[in-house]
Amino acid sequence: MLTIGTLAKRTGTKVQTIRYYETIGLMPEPERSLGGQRRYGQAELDRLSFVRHGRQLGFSLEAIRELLNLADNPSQPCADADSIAQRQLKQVEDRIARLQVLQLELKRMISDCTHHSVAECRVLEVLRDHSECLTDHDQIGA
Amino acid sequence: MLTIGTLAKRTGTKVQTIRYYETIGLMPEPERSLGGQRRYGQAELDRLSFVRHGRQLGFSLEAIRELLNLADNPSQPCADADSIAQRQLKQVEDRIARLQVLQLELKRMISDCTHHSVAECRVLEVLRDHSECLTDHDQIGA
DNA sequence: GATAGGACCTCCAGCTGCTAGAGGTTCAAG
DNA sequence: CTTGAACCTCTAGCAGCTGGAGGTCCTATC
Repeated sequence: MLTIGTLAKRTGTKVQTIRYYETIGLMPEPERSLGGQRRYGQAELDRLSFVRHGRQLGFSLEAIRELLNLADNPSQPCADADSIAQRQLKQVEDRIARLQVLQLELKRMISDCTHHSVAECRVLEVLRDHSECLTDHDQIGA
Repeated sequence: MLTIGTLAKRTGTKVQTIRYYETIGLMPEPERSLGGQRRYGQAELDRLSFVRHGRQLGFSLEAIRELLNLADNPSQPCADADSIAQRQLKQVEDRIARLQVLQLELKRMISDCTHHSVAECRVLEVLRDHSECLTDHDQIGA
């Protein structure tokens, strides 16, 4: 029987986060000690590892919830799991593409900076003047 | 004199977002019409464009706040602006690197999937088994 | 058996960067 | 003068946690 602290250490999760996963129903309500403290077993350790690994791969908690449902019903076709992963891959690729544009623009900004005074600073100039924008990365966010 | 709606359209910002920027002190409190509606001028349009452009480049609102302060004091050396941009570039490059690892792992996951049943699905298997992890992308998040 | 102090408990607030809705007012065109 | 779009304030919510307050439990050592 593992305490929540041990579970946290083993999975690289914060204690609070585990309790948070419980409140949103991603982790089950575990057994309790006589004094009311949470006690976990192997199943919970596995489940939490799955969740954490999914998060590291950038899956949303909702996507992970779906994947956990699939994992709980192993006789179904795996096309669903596949399509969740595909969706995720596409998002990752989009993000990479957008970040690469930013990278280029930031580099250009920095290398052009004359290092004299703010008045002639390329960094601020580029931000001021939208027309110098390289491309159409017009969405903001993740 | 521009209404908030016009300002919103011109900068590709939502009206609510402009008001939000005002509450957090990123945009100034503008003049008002007799009836109490916000009226903006060129200065505010420029400032908001600066903010939006910064956001598109992935700067946090805090970083943008710093950059705006710099822009307001143009006689200072621009090293500060430069270092903010450098910091941003580094973050962008880190994110790209981590996303590329994920991309690889997701691709591997998907291509290995036998498409039979969930029981033999690589996608779920990979998530279950942390040891198959390629690398040390052990932080979560943007 | 007592005690110390670390780990646990619940509950609530806050973070970033918005976004949406309710319920009401103002503005400008016809 | 009416209509209806655009504006106003205020509040609450999203993801995905994180931190703190104030209190209880557990276990190792004396």
